[in-house]
Amino acid sequence: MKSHLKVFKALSDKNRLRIMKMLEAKPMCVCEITAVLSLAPSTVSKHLSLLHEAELIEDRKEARWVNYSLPRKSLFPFVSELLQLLRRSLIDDPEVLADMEKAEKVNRVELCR
Amino acid sequence: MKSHLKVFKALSDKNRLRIMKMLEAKPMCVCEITAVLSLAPSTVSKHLSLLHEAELIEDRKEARWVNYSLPRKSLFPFVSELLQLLRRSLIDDPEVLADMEKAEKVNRVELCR
DNA sequence: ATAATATTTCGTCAATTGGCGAAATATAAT
DNA sequence: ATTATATTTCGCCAATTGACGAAATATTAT
Repeated sequence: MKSHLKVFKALSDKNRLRIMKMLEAKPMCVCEITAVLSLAPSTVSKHLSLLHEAELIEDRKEARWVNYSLPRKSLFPFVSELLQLLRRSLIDDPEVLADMEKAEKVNRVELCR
Repeated sequence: MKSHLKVFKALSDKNRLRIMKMLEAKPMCVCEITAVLSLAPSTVSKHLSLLHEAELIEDRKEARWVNYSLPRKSLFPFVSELLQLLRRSLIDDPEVLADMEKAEKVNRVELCR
């Protein structure tokens, strides 16, 4: 029950939902997500940690960045099925589409200069 | 996006999640749900209206009660798939099981005396 | 018609949440 | 080693949320 609630709570914020859809385009670091959402890095970091606690995303330290991504295979069937449903959802949402385009264009190396 | 958020928000509260699982046992009126959750009627009513706005439950006025129930067929695929997933979830959760037992025993006519 | 009862609405309050910036931490580049 | 950069943690504030009781509403029973 507690873990299910964590998942629903994690998904019940607009910016976190946007992050989830964005990560379908590609794995992203905090600064890239920050650029797309126009939020403070600390805010984005907090959102990511909430999603991570809910097992909805994975993090992987690479070079000087932390790459966040959708988990390849979730341990919990509930999460994994929800992720599948999410992937099939919001595919025509204009805001989500815009985010995904931005996500594809955004480049961490250019961002940090 | 907005409607998806409504759904996740609706499901991200413990008592509302308990209500959703409870309604799998049978359609219930406000006073029955109130009895199971031990909350004020006004609180339960508000929870139900949130779930209803998210299209997660239906209401049907019958005699002097309002019966709340899971929708037989949801209009929105997203909601309907989420309902299916929810039905398959939490089937071993002790709190949910206890609620469902209470739900089956509770009787609106006995409650109001 | 009147009284009883089921539910909803409203106002209030405490707790939680989402946002930020500043400071701390960790890692990579020079 | 020192500097630069990416991320996290912390403390703060405003907005939202979940709870309640009182009052309003609607319906049924007498």
